[in-house]
Amino acid sequence: MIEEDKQKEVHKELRNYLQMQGLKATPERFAVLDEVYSTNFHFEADDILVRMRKKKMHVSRATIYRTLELLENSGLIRKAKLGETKAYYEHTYGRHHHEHMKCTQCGRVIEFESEEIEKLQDVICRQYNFQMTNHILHLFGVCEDCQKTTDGKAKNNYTTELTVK
Amino acid sequence: MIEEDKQKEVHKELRNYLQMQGLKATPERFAVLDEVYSTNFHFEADDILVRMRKKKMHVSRATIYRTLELLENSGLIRKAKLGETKAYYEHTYGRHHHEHMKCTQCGRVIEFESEEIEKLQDVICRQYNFQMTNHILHLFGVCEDCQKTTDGKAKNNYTTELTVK
DNA sequence: TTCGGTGCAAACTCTTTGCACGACG
DNA sequence: CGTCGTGCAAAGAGTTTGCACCGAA
Repeated sequence: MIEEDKQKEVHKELRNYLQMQGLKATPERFAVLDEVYSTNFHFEADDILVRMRKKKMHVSRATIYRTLELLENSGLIRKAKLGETKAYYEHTYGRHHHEHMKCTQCGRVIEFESEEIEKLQDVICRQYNFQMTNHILHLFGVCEDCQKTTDGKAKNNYTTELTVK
Repeated sequence: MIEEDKQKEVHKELRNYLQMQGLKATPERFAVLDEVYSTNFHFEADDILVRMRKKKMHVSRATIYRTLELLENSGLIRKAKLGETKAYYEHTYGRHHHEHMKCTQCGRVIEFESEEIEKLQDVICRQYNFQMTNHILHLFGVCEDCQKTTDGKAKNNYTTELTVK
């Protein structure tokens, strides 16, 4: 469950953004926002739908897609494709930018940060006079656990959601 | 047009791979390979289809998708999504690994290399005992040209194919 | 001769859109 | 009350798949 003060902060940010853009503050938008911020995991559009359905909250799939786009524009979430067709998201409030390491065997996603890499990116952008707004770094390979097993596949199949800090 | 000696080399690589895997060497597979290696640009599955149709070569869309997957497994091409839904590919033979900088205004893609970043990635992988097989680094932002124009959009609309070294 | 490969069309998955109705400002 | 947002269902885009036929080994 999302902590109350964080929820308030995030609501305020969205409210400001909507006002600034002349958009309406609808219950659906805040409901999606709350759901997005209820975990620290990566999620996809459909996860939000499923989680909301479980709580008997009715927001259509279309609205979820539209709201996720809005939240991305507002900077409250970030899109991060992990090589698949689907889009993955993660929220940004109170989190550093981080990179992803994905195990191609078990699907596990490990997050890591690297100031040094970020600095080097800035240097490169200056060289090309490129105004960077976002970046994605994904490393693909085989995780520690999967290397240990005989068939090269860890027992725990993480699919997509586990995030290790 | 693809240089003859390079073409021979690449054919040999594919032939070896097919033999090793017990797969068949079909004309379709080599035709797709040649098309893939006929430019140094990023391309998507449909580009290959269109280019082959222009040359009156008949390979079905299904076979192109299946062959691209095969070529990826063989290591002759690399998949590199640039934030969109579609998959982009680029061939690898005789090219260093490089990263991408994508302009969100005009779609231009700039390639760059950074040994320092690659070294840092290796360090991180060692820390996590992660066996990296591939990586993708994409920087998103506004390119030099687009920053100059009043509407923030360069005249030349590159869509997806131009690659600058 | 025998599987694996191909072409075709249909199916699938994820995402976007048109339209009529509803509700925020 | 006007307009923007929503829900629904249908359309789109990209990719995958089932099946019958074909051809490399």
